[in-house]
Amino acid sequence: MGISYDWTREILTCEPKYYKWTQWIFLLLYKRGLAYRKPAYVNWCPNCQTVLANEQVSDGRCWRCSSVVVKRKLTQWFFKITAYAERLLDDLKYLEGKWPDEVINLQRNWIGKSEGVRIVFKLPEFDKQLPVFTTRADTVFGVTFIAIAPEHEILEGLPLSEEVHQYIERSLRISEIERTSREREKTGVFTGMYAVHPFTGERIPIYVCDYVLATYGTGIVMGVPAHDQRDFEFAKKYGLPIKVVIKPVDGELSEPLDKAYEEYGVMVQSGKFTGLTSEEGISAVADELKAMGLGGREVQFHLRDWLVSRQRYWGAPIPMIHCPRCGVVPVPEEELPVRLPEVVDYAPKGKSPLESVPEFINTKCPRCGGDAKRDPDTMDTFVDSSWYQLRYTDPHNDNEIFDPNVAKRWLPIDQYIGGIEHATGHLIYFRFITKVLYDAGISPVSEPALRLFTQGMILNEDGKVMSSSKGTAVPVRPLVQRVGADVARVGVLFLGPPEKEGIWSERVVEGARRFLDRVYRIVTENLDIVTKNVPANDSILLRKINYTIKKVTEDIEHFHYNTAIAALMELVNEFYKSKKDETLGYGLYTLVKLIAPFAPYLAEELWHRIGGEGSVFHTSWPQYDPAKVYLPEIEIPVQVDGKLRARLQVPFDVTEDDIRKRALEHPKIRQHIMGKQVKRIIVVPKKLINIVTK
RNA sequence: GCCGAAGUGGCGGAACUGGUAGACGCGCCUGAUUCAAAAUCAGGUUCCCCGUGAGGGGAGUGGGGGUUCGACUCCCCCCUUCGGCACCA
Repeated sequence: MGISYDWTREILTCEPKYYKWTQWIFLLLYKRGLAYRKPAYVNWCPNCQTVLANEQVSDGRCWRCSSVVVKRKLTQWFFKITAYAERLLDDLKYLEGKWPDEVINLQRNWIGKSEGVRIVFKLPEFDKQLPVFTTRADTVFGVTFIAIAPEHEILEGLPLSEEVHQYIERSLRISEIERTSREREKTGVFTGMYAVHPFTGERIPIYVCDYVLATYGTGIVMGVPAHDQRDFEFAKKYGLPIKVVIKPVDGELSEPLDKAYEEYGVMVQSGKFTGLTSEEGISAVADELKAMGLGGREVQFHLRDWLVSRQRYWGAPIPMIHCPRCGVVPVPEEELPVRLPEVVDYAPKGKSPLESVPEFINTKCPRCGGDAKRDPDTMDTFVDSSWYQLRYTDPHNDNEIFDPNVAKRWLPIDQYIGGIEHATGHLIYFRFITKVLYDAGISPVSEPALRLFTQGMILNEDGKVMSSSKGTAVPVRPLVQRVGADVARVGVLFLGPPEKEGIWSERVVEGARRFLDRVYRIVTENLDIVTKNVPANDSILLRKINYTIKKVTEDIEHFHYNTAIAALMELVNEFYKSKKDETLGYGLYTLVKLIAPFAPYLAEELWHRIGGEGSVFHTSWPQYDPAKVYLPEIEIPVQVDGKLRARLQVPFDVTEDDIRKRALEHPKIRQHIMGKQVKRIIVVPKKLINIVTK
């Protein structure tokens, strides 16, 4: 397709000389308390036989193979991206207007900041506390039950009946899709225990409920059936009381409720808070809780920590050693890279392939020197690509991750291009790791890319995503062999705006081919007049040439390739109508340069045919005379009462009075305003004139 | 449910901060060239009505309102399609 890369800067993230530094970054995060290991219920793809990060599960399915993801309790490595949630959100302000709004929006939603209140319910018999997070602290007097997520670790320290154990087990077995399906009835089981309400001292029954997420907030929720639809449904099913504590500002609620009243209102039956509005109540309750030492204001994010362990062979080994005496010990920096062994059997078996390679897994503890084992997992490959922009600045440096002076010159990335599908995955990781490296004084910038452009996908003729494995792709090689790279390029670019998806059609090939043929013919048939000299005299054609230079230059800057090509087509159409003079000669010379980004092979060929030296890509881009861009005579539409009635040919610099006079004298206009009274005349310079009658 | 984007000829799509809607291309129609065809070249092509014709009139950017001399563009309501999130308390 004629794509130019600087191959001298090629990097391969799977080579030890690259992943050495990926491991180095892992150790850096570990040192900074941003890499940690914890047992958790994690996303497990049964087909890929590996765990997945939150961002890599969509609709409960694996991003790679679309299998339904299940939960597994495993001890895994996480990057504490949530510690950067606030900054990742805040710094989006530096990207506004430079990144697509859509991407900024997606990130904002994904990070999902939510301001609320932490409320602690005590469990005195067991000397435990049940903290909950709520955005509606004003409804705290309406709590009639407490709901704990089935996988919550606090349950492990509580005496649970057989029934509760069975319920928990059942909840964990069903898939995420099933469990979070809206249609499914909420279920739960009473634990037989009660918590103490912080304000009323009432005994509140504790349930384990599968509609509570363990990974959000505290994993425990206060149930307020009157003011939360989910709690309402649950209370109905289990016969729990529904206690109204908020009423509309200007009215009453008719009880019994048939659904939860979720709007803001005024607090009722709420002790000393009664009479406050919801807004007032939320902050009053928060203040009071803080004073009591039972909670206070809190911020929660939807963003979860980034699970980076993978049970795959491909990826950088996690540079950690498990020692029976010293625990988890980082591999000393000077021992990096921890190399992947040559493994015969890559097939996923539910545990890391590295685990069954004794010469890899068995090692010595760097601290005590005794027998120890390496971490068998590899890192998510998204870790590799979250810092590659830094390595590209200095790709062959064997002594350090990169030369900071060199990186300073290159970064941030002026223009980053990628698909929208990376909005909440790579593009968040990428920003996160860059910030961590910035904080550590390593990256010269805290935002990796100043401008982002997200290109749309080209769909096949059925409007489907192209997939070579499914055989629904239009293979590039045969296409290029048949029509040539230039035609293929112009065809795709002319399809439509590149940020939107486009449907591939054989038809676009026809237009592109015809256009490039016309370019070739007009240039080669007029080789004798081609000149690089700007003609001394002015002409309409010269202005058209200048206009096209301006248009194409600006369009390229804004990724409007389709309209840039359209402008070139117009120019070529003009050339075919022109007489063969030095202006055309200059136009053809200019055309060869303007067409080069779109049809590089043709441009290079024509450049030599017109006697150019070296490569057209080493010449300067055409310049235009701003004084000779617009036509000396322009057409001005004349409207009567907003309806187009005539067109006037006037000089470009016509005065307002003159144009007014000419319009009123025009026979067709006189016909239309005959018998009417002219109320106003609106003249928009160089645009139009509108005569308003009574 | 929440957040976001988009609806323009037969088709892909143009239209800058409100100012000639349909650039450019595909397709189609007519003509030239040709023994014929392909290719190429020239012209036409939003829809409806009147006119043999030059031409004239009307409607029109998903639907309905509004602001304005003037709306594809701005505001309100609705419909449809697509994308993201989705029991986030």
